[in-house]
Amino acid sequence: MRAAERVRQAIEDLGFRPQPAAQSLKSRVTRSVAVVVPDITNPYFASVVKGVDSIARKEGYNIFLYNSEEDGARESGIIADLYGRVDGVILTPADESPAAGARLEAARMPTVLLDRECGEPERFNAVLVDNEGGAAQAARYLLDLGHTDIGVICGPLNTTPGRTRHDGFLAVLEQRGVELAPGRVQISDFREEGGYQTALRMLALETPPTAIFVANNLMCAGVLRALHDMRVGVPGELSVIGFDDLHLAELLDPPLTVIGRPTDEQGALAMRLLLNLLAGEAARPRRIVLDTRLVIRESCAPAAPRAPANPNGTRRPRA
Amino acid sequence: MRAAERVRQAIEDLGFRPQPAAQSLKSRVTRSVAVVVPDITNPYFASVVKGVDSIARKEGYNIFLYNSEEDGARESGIIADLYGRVDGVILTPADESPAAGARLEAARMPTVLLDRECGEPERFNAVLVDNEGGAAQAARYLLDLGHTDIGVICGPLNTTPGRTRHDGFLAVLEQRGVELAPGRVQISDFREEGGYQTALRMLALETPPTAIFVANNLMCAGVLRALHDMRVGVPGELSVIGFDDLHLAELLDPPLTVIGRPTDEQGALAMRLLLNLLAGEAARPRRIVLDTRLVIRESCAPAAPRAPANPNGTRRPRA
DNA sequence: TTGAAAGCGCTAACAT
DNA sequence: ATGTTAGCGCTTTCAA
Repeated sequence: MRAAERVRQAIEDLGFRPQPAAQSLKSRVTRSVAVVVPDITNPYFASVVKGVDSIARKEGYNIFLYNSEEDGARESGIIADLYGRVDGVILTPADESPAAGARLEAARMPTVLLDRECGEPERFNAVLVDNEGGAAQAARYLLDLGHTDIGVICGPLNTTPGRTRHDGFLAVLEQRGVELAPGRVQISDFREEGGYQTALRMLALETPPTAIFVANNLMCAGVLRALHDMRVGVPGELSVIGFDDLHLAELLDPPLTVIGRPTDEQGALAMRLLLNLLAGEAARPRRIVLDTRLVIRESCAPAAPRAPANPNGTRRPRA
Repeated sequence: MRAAERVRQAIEDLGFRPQPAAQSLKSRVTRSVAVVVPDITNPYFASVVKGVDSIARKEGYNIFLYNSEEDGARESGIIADLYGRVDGVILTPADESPAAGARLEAARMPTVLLDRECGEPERFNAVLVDNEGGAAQAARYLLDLGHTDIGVICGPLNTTPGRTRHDGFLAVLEQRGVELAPGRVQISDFREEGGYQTALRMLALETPPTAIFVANNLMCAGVLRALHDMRVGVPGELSVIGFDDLHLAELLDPPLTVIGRPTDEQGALAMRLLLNLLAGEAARPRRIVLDTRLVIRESCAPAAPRAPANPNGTRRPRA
């Protein structure tokens, strides 16, 4: 075994570095994975990416990062570009369209869906959270506080979290026999500006709701900004609960009550799952679903008893 | 030129996709760049990365993302791994040590430094902000408010922003003849927990300062959390000014006054600069320095006139 | 205009 | 234990 030593020495002396391109060409393996998220600027995804990175690094994998900007077309382009460049992909699809699923299957590479599904759910590995359960927690919390006139600001219904949070929330209302007046359920776009505009619209209703559930963090930031701009007191005039923790949520005015969930753990889990796939575990797709938790802070107050009829339609101060 | 058409057709029909590894092996070009940041979870870096991505994508470049975790050793490993994998690198060095610079030069690939410098500044392309100027703005603002007993929570002095913000701030104090009592200047680590602990330590001083300048966003979040936990009123008891905007700064309690600066523009600029290098512009290294701006919100109040001596050393309520 | 072939740097299989 | 060689899939040069 003296040869091995001599080789090591020569590598050292000559500063030899193997060339990844040549290695890949020969071995058909890149030791790289792609992570495709809608927006790295969303703290949730930043955290997820960090979780992915922590595992990837440990295993010697490199990460290609892509922003789809919540745009299916852009996402298609990205997936197409991935061919031959990575061993696998962790993807948060921009929408649930079967097209997205088809494109992925066409790319024929190990894939783990993260936070959202697409195509036929049973065909993909995925790491998700219990959105329905989380939204239901929020609904029950608001109901238990006495609110019956609740606004719901949803994400796009053609995304998994958009649809399931919507469904989970409304299911509880229905189950408890609470019916929402028109204009109470608004579909927005998971973006801050969307939340802002939607909140404005909701405030302009003849009698605004007494509480709002906002289905993600960015929209919730927009809602908060709108309420701030319109000088609506939270939770005095309006209770607010968000989905996804915001980094400084506890320092906000008031500290924000939210449905929280694991973030970097989700990323780490996704990477581990992908690693298994790469190791050739051809088992049938796994769906891992993580639990949410209700983080009670101070943005929700008990509903003041409401007059059964409000003759002149003006708001009355509450709580 | 009928051949060209026939080829296109065949590509289409056979679903032919060139193999990046083979292309790279032959052409010695990867159409990939690395972005190495201390922490993608820091909203500042997330935004920077998004800026890089916006340009990269447009030019058909792919981005490898790496987290150095503010750790020079880890950063070394990353840089070493980059060999042959990317055409260039955009890097925020973990520290300013010449070692980091040497490693980069050894890697011998087009490099753009972002936000921080290392090695001999004149040898690298860099996109920076005017940290000294920004810190000076903060100092002047606090001084003009009447504060003379000011706490300074700095980042590591072996990083560019850590050192220059420290220097810029103290230079103004000196220039105005303000001398700081012992314990007023604390070195921390740019992390939230570090800010938290440092703030606690500062509050424990016999007579805490009347205002604090915090040299980055994460530490500032920690400071705010500490003040919140200790029930210290801002700006009633203590004025706070941060460096780097926080996403929800205006919704905080109170809205936070900060030194702001461009973020995604900084990333976009860095990528454009790198693109120039890759295009073979062998011009001598360029340093681009962007301006900061003072964003006045509500976390700083005028200093109450202070009794020249404070016999029993207890705090008096202010403003 | 079209076709043939060399070679990028590595790995793995084979022969010595 | 050591040395030789074919070939991964592409680009580019040179020949026809």
